[in-house]
Amino acid sequence: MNPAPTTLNYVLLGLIQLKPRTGYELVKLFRTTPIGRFSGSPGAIYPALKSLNGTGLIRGDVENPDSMRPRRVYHMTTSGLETLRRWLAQPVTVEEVASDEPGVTLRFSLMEGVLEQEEVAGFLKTFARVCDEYATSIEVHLSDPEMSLHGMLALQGGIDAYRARAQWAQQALRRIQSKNDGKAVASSN
Amino acid sequence: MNPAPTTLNYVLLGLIQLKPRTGYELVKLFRTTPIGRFSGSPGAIYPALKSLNGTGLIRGDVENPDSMRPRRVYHMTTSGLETLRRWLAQPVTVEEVASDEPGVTLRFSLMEGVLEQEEVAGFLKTFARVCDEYATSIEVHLSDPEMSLHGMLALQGGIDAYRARAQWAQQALRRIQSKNDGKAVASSN
DNA sequence: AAAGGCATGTAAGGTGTTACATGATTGT
DNA sequence: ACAATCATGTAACACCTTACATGCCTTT
Repeated sequence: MNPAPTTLNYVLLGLIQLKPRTGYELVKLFRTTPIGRFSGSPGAIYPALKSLNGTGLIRGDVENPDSMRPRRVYHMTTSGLETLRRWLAQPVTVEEVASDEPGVTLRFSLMEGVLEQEEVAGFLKTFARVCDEYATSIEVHLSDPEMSLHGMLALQGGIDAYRARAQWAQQALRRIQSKNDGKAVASSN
Repeated sequence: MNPAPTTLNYVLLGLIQLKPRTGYELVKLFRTTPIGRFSGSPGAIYPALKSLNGTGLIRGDVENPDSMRPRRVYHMTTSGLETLRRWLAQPVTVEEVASDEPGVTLRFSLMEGVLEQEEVAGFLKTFARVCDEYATSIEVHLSDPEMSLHGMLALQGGIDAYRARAQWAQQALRRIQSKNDGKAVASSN
């Protein structure tokens, strides 16, 4: 019933939610845009689409059925949207931030239009807090006598990066809120 | 003759180069220190050590051969050091920075005491340049009309992160050079 | 007419993860 | 005595990557 909860499956779900797409469009997207940082080769994408289609999370409609070359356009389904929502709405954990760093950004990128503004705000707040927490938790290793100079420098870079990510999250939060305020004002006129 | 050129194999080589270690010590290291961000589970480490030992890149000496519990301490070998050197001395490429980001930091962390200062300096300079180049190359996507607000924010965060990494590399370069200057002065006295 | 992009897939292979299994040693 | 940690491994599984295969359509 459920496909493997891999990042790739969720990303495909998120991209198809934005608009219906074909496998090739997705392959090209991974190859030509920054989302390609999160992997995605033809050999992985096509089987994944098949599996998502088989479990009903997306629906592939064949365009030009009479043509020699079937162009399968995948649409989002209700259960697919639900599955995507569940993934996106998962609370950010320290473990996720510590190990699967790119996944968090990915979730943020794909939650627009799927989660409520409040959920997005909560996500960013938690993300910022967890990044700071994690940065603090690894800071103790700076005083580890075993640590080499290079180790120190690399660690300091890592800590700074986590702090920067927390800052980013807070700035993103402000941007999103100011956008929504603008909308609210506009619609109240 | 050669084991698989996986990141894990090189990290193990690098850690064993710092000092001889047992499998369990390595497992613990991955579990308790920030280097664990680069993965490393017992199920992967022990087979990897076996393979590195089999190909002669490390040598495992059994401590207390009479004991019931053999404690295998792995030492670096000449060919292992050569292999490690080759990996560390590889020039930083855009591809590496773009996709395998953690690997670059890893290489920096492990090159202390293995590469010459000039090689390290070259590494950091190239790293800084490549980070800036890559940041610039993805900047063009900011004007992509397809891009959503969340996509924009995530992308901007990514660009800033790469710029920050370039800054870090330049600062690390200064730190290392000042340390070496100090040494040179001290030794010339 | 040839080249390159469009479009979809399959097959083999390798690598890491999870989970399990075993027993020794040390501390309380 | 009991628990936790030390210490080393194996087996199943799942996922991705690379490479290959096929053929249409459009542009030069």
